[in-house]
Amino acid sequence: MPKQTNDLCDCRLIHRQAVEEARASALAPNETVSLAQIFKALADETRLKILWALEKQEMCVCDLAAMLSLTESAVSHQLRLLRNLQLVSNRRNGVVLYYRLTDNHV
Amino acid sequence: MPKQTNDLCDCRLIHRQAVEEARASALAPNETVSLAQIFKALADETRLKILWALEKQEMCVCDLAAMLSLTESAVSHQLRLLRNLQLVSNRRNGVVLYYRLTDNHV
DNA sequence: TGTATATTTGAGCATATACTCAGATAAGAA
DNA sequence: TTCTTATCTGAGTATATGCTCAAATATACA
Repeated sequence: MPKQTNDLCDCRLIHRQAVEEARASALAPNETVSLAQIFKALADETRLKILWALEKQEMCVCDLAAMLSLTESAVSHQLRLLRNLQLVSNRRNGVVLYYRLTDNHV
Repeated sequence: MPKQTNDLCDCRLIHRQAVEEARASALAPNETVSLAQIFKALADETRLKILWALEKQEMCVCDLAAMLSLTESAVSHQLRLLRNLQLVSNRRNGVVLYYRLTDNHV
């Protein structure tokens, strides 16, 4: 296999056309970022358990904490992350906040 | 709302039944782990780009490195992770290893 | 054999992340 | 208002992770 270099990069390159094709059909940068962001949200056991539970019924923070055997602070931090990604929403009833899935899911 | 404690945990509990229902329908621990593991594999931009490219055609390590403007070492580390999860497989042709998706995907 | 090339591997490092802790808000009741 | 409860927030910390670098393998070929 001959060693090649070209304008694509300064490293080794064996199949130039394959690289060009792959680059041409690659995801747009912002698409890659937002896809990875969604998967990151699902890539944690605590958040998976929260989402799984909320798919069945809405729950408040302290119930989620009880269910998961975690502090309410820990749960609140994770809920904020999920809220920022608009994966969950909440409604307030007095001092209690009830969380639920926003909608469209896997 | 009355403060309650019970055998479920030592923390606050508002809706005991909701917690029990959520626990009853929770994912099994090993299911949670393996689900999170899959999402972790997809939760990185480099790995997403690799998988996206391999969905179109098989590619060797140095071509992937060229496509991503990364070192071959960095790509190899990521490919090992994907290989361990059996998301990708490879075939050897001389010194060159061609990687491809194993199969069944999103 | 010995040399060259493609890839892998382990160690080290810098950043990201999931939790704890202490204190701050927000809403209702006294 | 003051007190209580449910939740949030920021700082700190320990672990996880993605990359680089240097060296080790693996295969082909002279």
